[in-house]
Amino acid sequence: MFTFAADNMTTEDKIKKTALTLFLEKGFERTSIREIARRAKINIALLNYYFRSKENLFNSIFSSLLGKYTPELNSILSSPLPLEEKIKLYVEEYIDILLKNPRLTYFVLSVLHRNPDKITKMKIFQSLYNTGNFSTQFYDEVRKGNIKDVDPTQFFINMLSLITFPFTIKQVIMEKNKMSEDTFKQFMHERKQVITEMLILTIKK
Amino acid sequence: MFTFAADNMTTEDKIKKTALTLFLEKGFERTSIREIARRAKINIALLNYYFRSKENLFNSIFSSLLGKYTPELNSILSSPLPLEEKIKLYVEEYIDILLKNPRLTYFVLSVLHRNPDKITKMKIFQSLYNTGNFSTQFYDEVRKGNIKDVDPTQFFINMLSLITFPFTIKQVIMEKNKMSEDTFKQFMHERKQVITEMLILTIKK
DNA sequence: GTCTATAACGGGATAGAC
DNA sequence: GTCTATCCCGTTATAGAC
Repeated sequence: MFTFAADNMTTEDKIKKTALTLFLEKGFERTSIREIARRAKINIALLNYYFRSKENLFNSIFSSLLGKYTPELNSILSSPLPLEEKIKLYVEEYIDILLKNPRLTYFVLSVLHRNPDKITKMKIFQSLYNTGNFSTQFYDEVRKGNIKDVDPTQFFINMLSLITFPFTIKQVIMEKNKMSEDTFKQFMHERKQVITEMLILTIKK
Repeated sequence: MFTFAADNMTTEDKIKKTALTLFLEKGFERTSIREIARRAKINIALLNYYFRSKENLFNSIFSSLLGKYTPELNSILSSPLPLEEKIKLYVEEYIDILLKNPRLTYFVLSVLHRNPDKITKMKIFQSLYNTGNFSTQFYDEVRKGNIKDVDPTQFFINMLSLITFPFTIKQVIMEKNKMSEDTFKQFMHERKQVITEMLILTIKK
């Protein structure tokens, strides 16, 4: 039985690291705290000493995970760059993040569907779908006549869909197109340009 | 406690109908056969008499559900229609299906992630991502010089992403844009045209 | 086919010693 | 902080009567 955590980590970090791997791999329900404890080489009592409950442990992990990536993405969206530049950077950065964490999208979706009510309460979701400055800029460009009159909401959802969805069906894509892990990565790298061009095409006059 | 099934249905159908509603709403793991039995007004033993196990019940439901919708979609893709017409019809039909079953996309994704290995074995998945004839036609049009030289795989994934992904984050979209159920439906109807135009734009010379 | 009762197990959480 | 032992619960599944 191999473990995910090095021995020189603090107990708390060992638990979090092990739990994250298992949650990503098997989802919340199918991951038992017994297995987390076993793999982290501690016992259940200790896990509950640090996190009080499985749910708590999960929330703690979930927040740190998203907190790690959303700031970069949001800083792109709220930067003073021109629209096209922004789109290009956002697509590239987002895909790079997901290439490093292919299960992240489904992970977030599963949280969304497990806690359909808590969405508003969880601040972290706000940052995942943050169009504030972007929409304003979009409207400005439309008003100035620089781009086509496209609904920013539709546009933003197009962008999100094109970037993230392929990762949720990664297995199917690989299977159907006989791709290896490396081929899939290559495919997603090529996709950066495909998506960017596509998005810009829809707004260019 | 209300139930999902009418009294004049056969016991087997009552179970399937009730189970489907619960699986869609709460997912496989969080749905207990106790609750299915309670809502279907039968007892657990009877459920296991008909389906032998929860897993079995699920598979049975899953196959019937997908079998209900995939034929229409595939018949569009393999029809002798011109490419643009095909795309338009596919987008419209798919969105209409998902408007009637908003949870369907996530449902399929959850199966995908719960049984990452079984994908190939389950024939039903084949039909969900079936590009056979479509890809051929696509290549033909490229060869004839009628459309741009675009990778059919990228194109098909674009199409799938744009159609299905919004339904997996329906709650977030509604929340963020202060939409009601009806507004969301309206939004998705408008989306048919948005997506179709977008896709055609990317291949038109 | 349908029921009651119960087996057999695994889950999360906690008490209390060290 | 860390452990062992245990509680209590819900889960799926089955045996056996009707």
